[in-house]
Amino acid sequence: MKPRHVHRSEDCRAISEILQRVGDKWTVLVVGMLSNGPMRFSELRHAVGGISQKMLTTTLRGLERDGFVTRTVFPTIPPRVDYELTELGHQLQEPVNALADWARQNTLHINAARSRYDAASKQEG
Amino acid sequence: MKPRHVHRSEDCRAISEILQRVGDKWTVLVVGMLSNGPMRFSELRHAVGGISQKMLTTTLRGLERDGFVTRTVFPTIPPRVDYELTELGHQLQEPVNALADWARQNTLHINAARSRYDAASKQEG
DNA sequence: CTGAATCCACGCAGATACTG
DNA sequence: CAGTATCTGCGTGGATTCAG
Repeated sequence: MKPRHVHRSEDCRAISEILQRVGDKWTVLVVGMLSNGPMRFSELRHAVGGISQKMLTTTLRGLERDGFVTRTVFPTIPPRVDYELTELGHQLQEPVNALADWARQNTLHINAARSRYDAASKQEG
Repeated sequence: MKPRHVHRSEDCRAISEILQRVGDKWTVLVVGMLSNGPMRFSELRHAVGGISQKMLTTTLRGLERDGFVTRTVFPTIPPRVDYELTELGHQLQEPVNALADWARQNTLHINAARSRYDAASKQEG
């Protein structure tokens, strides 16, 4: 088995950084929802499901700060705010989807490995 | 701009799960180091750099549990333990590297967006 | 409707000391 | 050398309340 890649320390740090960025609890879910087009706050909240208003706000602010989404305020009463993926946000989805495909294909393997490990641990423990 | 993908809720949950799995502080760094071949504990600790012995142990246990690495104990004195990526562990690197490439190519964009956002925020107060 | 502000529980992660 | 055990600080995320 030959190595697929050469890895340098700095590169791995960069990987770790971006993975931690998108690896929080809600980011990819929100981005996934927005990938089909702009949505307003409450609509997004309902679509994601299970997310608190605070975390949705926090997540959206972070995405906006990094240039992944745009925030558009309509000064009506009641107020309305639309969120939309930027081009950068859309591009992010490509590698994320690759990881998603891999995850789907290997969920069974991983779960099996976990069961084996846990069973072995219990036996020893 | 047409949608690149169709996203369903269940899929996004799976993505979120795997991203959180590899999105912790040390996992990708350890996996990156191991991608060039098996390494022993202390060697790995030094190669990663900055990781505590506790976190390295924890990270390796998690990777072993999920079937990404194997742990081999040599009952010598002093003891020696080798860690090696499994085939599953190697396969994981492919989509992770895709994300890494994307990260490298877009770090400047992201940092620029952040600077803009922070400057605008400060201005508003 | 879309937030901001506050309080709080929990788990991650580091530091330190000890063991086989 | 390769861990385990314990204590502790801190960030994340949830619930609740208040505001424009």
